[in-house]
Amino acid sequence: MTDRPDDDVLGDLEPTQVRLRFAPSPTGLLTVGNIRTALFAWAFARHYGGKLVLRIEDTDAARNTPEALQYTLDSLRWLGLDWDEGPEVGGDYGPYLQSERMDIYADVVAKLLSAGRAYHCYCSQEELDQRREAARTAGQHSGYDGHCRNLTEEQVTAYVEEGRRPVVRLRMPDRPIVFEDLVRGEITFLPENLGDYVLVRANGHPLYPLVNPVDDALMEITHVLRGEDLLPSTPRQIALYEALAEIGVGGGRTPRFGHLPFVMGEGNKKLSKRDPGSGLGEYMERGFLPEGLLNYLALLGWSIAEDRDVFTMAEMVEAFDIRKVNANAARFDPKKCEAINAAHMRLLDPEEFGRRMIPFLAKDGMLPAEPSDDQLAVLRAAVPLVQERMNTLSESVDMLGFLFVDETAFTLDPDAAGKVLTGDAGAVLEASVKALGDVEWTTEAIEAALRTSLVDGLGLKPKNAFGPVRVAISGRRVSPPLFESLELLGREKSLHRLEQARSSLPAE
RNA sequence: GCCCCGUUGGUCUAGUGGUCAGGACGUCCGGUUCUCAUCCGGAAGAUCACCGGUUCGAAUCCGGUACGGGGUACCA
Repeated sequence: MTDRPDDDVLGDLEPTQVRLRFAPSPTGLLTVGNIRTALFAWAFARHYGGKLVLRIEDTDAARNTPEALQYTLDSLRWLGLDWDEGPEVGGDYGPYLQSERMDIYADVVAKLLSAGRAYHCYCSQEELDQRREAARTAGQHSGYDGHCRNLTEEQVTAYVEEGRRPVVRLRMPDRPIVFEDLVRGEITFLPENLGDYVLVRANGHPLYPLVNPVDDALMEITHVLRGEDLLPSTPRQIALYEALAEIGVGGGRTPRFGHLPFVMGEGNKKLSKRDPGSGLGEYMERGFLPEGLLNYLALLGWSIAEDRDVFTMAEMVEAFDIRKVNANAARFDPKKCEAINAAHMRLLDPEEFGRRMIPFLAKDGMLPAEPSDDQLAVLRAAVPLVQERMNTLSESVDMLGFLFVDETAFTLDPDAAGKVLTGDAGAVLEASVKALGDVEWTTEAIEAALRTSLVDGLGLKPKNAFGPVRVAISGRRVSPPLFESLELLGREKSLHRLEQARSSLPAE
């Protein structure tokens, strides 16, 4: 028992008893920061063979929409971060939408109140502000001063008659609260800095500091991984867990916490949903692979080994250890994110690589959503040509569009044409047409014919010889390997484009 | 103001008393080459925030300072 290496993480739990939750508020799109939190919670749960619960914190009705919820679920599915309990999958601890749990909160608050662990506070906003300001200038902490902790019947009656509507506050214990953070170690808060805080608004609306621990307790969550912004409120939540245990709500266990560092953007601020590059949608549209994005995000605060940074999610699950997570904030580096993604692109099975390009080519009208067998054959043949020269899937449009585009819609990039189709390009194209006219249409034969004609015949350097041909048939200065491209394009289209390009050149 | 967290090359990190402080991204140079990539080779880049202490010995332990971040709500 005592020699289990993970005792400081698991305590008396068996690994499979571990229950984590990811609790997004569906106010919009998932950000890379949210995703990193979800990833670590997921990896933690999967590592121990425990459960991951998805709970939706949608108590703020004004900011939540069904669409945003659906988008959140779809996003997690796309990423491959699956959950064992929650929306769309059910579970024994539901409902998993906080908006459907309001009666539960009301019931818990009533119990807290009657047990004396919470009390009504009738202070007005102005009174609070005034006293807070006074405490502050006196160099004291600025939390609630406990004014209404022990009101008499008469005082309460008086307040009620004044028409005051009370909030509900938790009675904080008068002792230090110490806990062992899974990523930061022991953290201590002194009681003088922990004022009684509000659980329920005067209008009856339950607040986050109430519903979050109540749900964690009821759902028997054993480990909480969340952003470091919640660290300062942790002692207050711990006090609530203890109160809940006392009144018999939930499993009676206070979860262990791990506060993850922020993912920072430019400058020194937390990457927010308003920052470009922060939203998952951008990465999906740009054609990042879920495994690539996740791999990069994992690197922000965690590492699998000293000399390794490309790995699969299966490997991450195997190796993940919350104790090895860094406590310091990390800056999101778009370049490295793309580089890690590119590494995963090259690791992909070619068949799979081809499949994943289809939606991107289809989006730009290069291919139908369900390509024909012929189109699939071309795509399959093109994969080896482009797999190692793409960083994201969306680049497939620029890279392969020329193979699929309708002949009438094919155009030359003006910049490429202007720079390459000049001078003796006309002669090069003319010679190319002649050389390819009746050659066997294979990569080898095409290359031989063009080398003989352009390099040997016209005495051009390969670079100058093939440049015009490349622009003529692909429309771009950068393309997959030329001879293979010609073969894939086919004799008819190739010759047609070469002639078109030649005739577009001004007469000498 | 008060409380909490953090600080290793430009960036992400390895590292828990003895290492030439390792790797990756990025950058630069070179090779391969039909473009672009890939791949291969090489280079530059770190007083381990600062000051003091403990120690034969400190990036690693202790204290302080500075700087950065977060919290301090009837937001989440």
